[in-house]
Amino acid sequence: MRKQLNTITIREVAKSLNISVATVSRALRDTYDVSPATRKKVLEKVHELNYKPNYSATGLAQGKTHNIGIVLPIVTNYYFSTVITGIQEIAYNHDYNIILYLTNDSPVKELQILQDLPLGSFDGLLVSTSLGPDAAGHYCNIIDHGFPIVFFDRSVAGIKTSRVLQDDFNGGFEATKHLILNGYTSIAHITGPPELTITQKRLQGYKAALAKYNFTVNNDWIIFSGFSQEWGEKDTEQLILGKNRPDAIFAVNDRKAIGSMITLKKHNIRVGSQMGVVGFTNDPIAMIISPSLTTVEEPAFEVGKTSCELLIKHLAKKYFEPEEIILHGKLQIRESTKREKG
Amino acid sequence: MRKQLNTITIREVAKSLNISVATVSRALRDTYDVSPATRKKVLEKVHELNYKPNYSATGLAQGKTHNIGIVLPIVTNYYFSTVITGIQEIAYNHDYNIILYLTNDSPVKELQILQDLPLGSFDGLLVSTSLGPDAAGHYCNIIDHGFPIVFFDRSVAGIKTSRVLQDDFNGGFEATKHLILNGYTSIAHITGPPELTITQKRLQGYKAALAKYNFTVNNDWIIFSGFSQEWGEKDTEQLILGKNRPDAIFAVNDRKAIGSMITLKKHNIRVGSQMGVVGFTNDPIAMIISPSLTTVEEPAFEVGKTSCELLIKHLAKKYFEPEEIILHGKLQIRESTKREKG
DNA sequence: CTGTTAGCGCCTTCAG
DNA sequence: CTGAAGGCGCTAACAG
Repeated sequence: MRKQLNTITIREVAKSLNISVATVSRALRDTYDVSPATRKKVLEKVHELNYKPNYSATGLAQGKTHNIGIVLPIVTNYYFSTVITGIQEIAYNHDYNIILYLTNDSPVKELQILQDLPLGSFDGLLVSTSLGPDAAGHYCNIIDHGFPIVFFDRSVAGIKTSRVLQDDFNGGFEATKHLILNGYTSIAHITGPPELTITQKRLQGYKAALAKYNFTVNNDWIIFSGFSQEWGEKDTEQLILGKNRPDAIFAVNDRKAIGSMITLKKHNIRVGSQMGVVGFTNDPIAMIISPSLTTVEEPAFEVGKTSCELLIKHLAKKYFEPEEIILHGKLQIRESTKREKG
Repeated sequence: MRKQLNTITIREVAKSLNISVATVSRALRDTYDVSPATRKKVLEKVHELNYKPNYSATGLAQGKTHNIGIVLPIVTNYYFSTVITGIQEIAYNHDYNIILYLTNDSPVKELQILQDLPLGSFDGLLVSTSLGPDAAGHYCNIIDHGFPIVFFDRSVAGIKTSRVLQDDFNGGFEATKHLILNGYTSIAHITGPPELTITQKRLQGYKAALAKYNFTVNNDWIIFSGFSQEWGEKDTEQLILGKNRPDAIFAVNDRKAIGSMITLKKHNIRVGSQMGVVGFTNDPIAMIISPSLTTVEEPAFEVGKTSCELLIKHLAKKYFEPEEIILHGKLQIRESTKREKG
């Protein structure tokens, strides 16, 4: 029952102006008719008293919490932290608070969070999922109640809702094509869990590029695992110890690509000349690491901004028409895919 | 006026059990006397109906919002994103929501955020500041009203409040001492804005180590600027183009140290043998970059957990007794401070 | 254009 | 141990 002394309410403002709280309330929003004179008085007084609205109260009164929940795997990487920065910027400018829930890339944790989520405390949700399509129902329940969700980056397939995605198919295609055109002939793909859309799309792009240039798909060269650097290391270990060693690796993201490079170095396999490596994200580390990493850029900041804008747009209406927005990135060509020593 | 159909309230629960809402409310918290039988009934019904409390309502009723505000410079680096992960974990386990405000490391933006902050919407604040001591007043106002703030990492000096810090002095001391013991004789320090405590403490450690080993402080070798990699590059440029080039650089953080290394490489100065480099943080990139970076570890995750725990402890009481907690990290010795070619 | 009134969902005295 | 009633700060009809 802590009470801030700082508890200037609308009533204080009204009293000191000898008007009703309703008038103050109206003056503060510009939805109703208030005389310009009183509005001016109110605004000045509000400023003078340093009045701040109590979101719990407005939330109760108008069923609008000013809160946007964000459910995402982790924040400790370039991609997601940049997305959040984009989200935060838009949210802040629109007087929304963003509330973070981290699933730690664990489906179990994500389900638990969804289960516990006090939906009444949010106006909408921004989510990047770790769940496969079999878990679609959990999100459907929420959406069917008219609660707006915008998925970003990693979405659940088969749900009628809004999404902001990268062009994963095309990214996978371009990455693989680039390797082929640079003369690599046996290209492996180390990727994420098979049930995720993002995994599937990038894989499809990879396969499409192989097909286009008349390479056959070798399933031993496609490894599904997790998204972390450690998995990148393990997957690469498996590839180079296998009987049929590829000469290039397309990793589903930069973290795994970095893991690859670390393992390759450990085995004295020269990145680029002996083994091409391509990542996905364009994490700044791609430029710092040596050799520098060729990678498909992802417009992380834009993804954040766009998804938040879309959600806020939905929030303004009673019912929302799902939209799907696909943002494009460009292949950044660097040293890790140079066959000749530069 | 969007209303979730999912609007199971305490009243629904009460009605379907033929008891009063007051009883349900009491059963849900264990503060009042309720018969074990009714409590059990209530809990079961709550589960069955999937009732979730409305934080706006509880917030209004008990002046407790379940929200913790976090004000910090950026999230797009290892340190802060890891701190947030720590904070989130504790907050989640205690049913607190965390709400992010990013200052972008800009004092102007931070002041604006503080100014606009709807304090009534938070139970407490976790902050890592970009402001110098002259801005202490802004935080004092808040704290004097009994509003609990815990500073982490970067605190404002001269305020009576809680802090969770790293041992910056000692870190600076150990880093510099390590360089000296490895035979470097002219050690520069590239650091942050001079008005920040974190800058001052690390600088003091640096100076103390120099003094202890009878080196004189050369002010040309101390450069104050920003915390980013770009500043690291610029500062290093300035150092190596100066008339009196040092043979080692202690950077206030890893990002600047990386910037240093990039500039050194560009100028064909060998990191380690020709120029020692030490960072501060132990960003994972320190192990990935080549040569690997010697750095003072910061217990980022612990800092996050500890500050959140401390804040929640404060929240439980009516008045809080400020506490200062200092966490320790260890120097991680790697290649960037090896004089001889390894 | 402005005041009065009721109520959002929940908590907390106060009776019983 | 439980129910009734008032109120947290604000908004939204409804009068006037």
